[in-house]
Amino acid sequence: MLMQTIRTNSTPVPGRPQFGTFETGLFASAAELSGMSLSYGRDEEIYGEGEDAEFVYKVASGAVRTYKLMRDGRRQIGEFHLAGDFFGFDIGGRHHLTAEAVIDSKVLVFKRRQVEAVVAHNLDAARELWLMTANHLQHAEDHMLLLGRKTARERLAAFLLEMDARNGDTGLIELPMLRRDIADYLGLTLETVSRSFSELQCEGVVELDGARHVTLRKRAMLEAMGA
Amino acid sequence: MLMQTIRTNSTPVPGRPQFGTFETGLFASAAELSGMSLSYGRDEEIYGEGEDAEFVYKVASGAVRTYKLMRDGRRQIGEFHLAGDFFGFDIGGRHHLTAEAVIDSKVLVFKRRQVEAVVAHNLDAARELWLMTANHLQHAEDHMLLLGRKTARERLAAFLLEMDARNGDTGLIELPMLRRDIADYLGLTLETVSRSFSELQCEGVVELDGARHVTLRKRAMLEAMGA
DNA sequence: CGGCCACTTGATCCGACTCAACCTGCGTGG
DNA sequence: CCACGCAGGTTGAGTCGGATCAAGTGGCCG
Repeated sequence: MLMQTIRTNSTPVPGRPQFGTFETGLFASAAELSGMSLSYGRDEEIYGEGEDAEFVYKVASGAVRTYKLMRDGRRQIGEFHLAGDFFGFDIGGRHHLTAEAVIDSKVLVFKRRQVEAVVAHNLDAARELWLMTANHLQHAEDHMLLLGRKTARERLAAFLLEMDARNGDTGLIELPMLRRDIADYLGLTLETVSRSFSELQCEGVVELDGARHVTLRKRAMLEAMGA
Repeated sequence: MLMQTIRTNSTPVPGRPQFGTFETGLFASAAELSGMSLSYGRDEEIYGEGEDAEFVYKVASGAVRTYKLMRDGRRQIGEFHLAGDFFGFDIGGRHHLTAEAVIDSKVLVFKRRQVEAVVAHNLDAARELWLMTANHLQHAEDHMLLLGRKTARERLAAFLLEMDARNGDTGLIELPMLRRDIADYLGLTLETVSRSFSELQCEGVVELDGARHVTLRKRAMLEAMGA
């Protein structure tokens, strides 16, 4: 299940497996945990909704989207996972979303059973795990407000601020994902995302240098829209 | 805007505080935890977004909504909490949503510090807490798909199935909340909710007996829409 | 240089929102 | 016990934001 979609444009199992750990802070008390590093090509599936959750993951480099799909193809991306983020901690031993690499990515893979074993006897690790899940929940709560109640411009503004915040609030954003991904994250169509980008640029709120590189020019205006 | 609706027809602090516990299953290993029972009248606030999270709660009877509010009044209800549900476990010591009684409700209140103390030395309790949060996250993931990608009819269908599932899949639903609450939960307007109810009724999918009592007539049809 | 994929832009459409009128059931007081 | 008031709900007419359908454009890679 993990490897079924291995594509020829990637190296799912690198020649020399590298090892990583749950490092500083997260599961620091569980240094015995180590994971193999795997590579996934763009759009390659890491795991699918409904599959056995044998592993949990940490993004080493690149970007991962987790989403739900409807039978007719409608897709809702729940979260983007960037370098340093964990994902795949679903309950009940089954994944409830599908995970795919947005761009070529390296991911650390940990045996779920090992993680559970650690959490089952290590209070600090258990707390870390809870905090991680609680943070995802908080993100989801904010995102529900966005999806249920915000306009297209407000959604894009919030998205740009979120991406910027993840990059240290530099005002310089390099988007790893395509318009379609942004659209499926924000509950819009790609055309509407594109139009909203154009609008913000016309108003001098952001500056686009190609489709992927964004510079925030009027952060206050974005923040006024986002909330 | 938030407080304006506090009404005088309620008894926030009852004359004789009762005591309850985290009972069977949940925090079973932490029998020392006990909470005072409080009563809240309809639309009464239990806690506000941004407030110190001094307590955590369990619904004894009634129904509670937790929601986020925008400055201009747009509201997104994240979840309805019914009898037996816990709520208010926000991280960082602050509540990230507002909680209000949907109807007159009784709620068990627990000191957050006590809960944290238990969780900090009891692995079973820690696991329970994580599971609880992970379940909320799973609900939020489903709800993001609904809010981002589903039509009005599909949203209402999913809502009715969710409410029915909470009542043991009897097909008989007594809704505690008003159209406005349903709308703010589903990311719609109350008019659209009302219209969708009427449509489903015309098609014989549901039967309405007053606005609050719903009987599911064609569950398969609802399920086909909901997913 | 050619081709394609991603993106942008334009024209039209449609589902849900808005605004407004009208029901309906229930509690209350005369 | 009835009439009134009103909160909540339904229904209708018209509007609008974002979706859809359809060209075009741009940039990158081969």
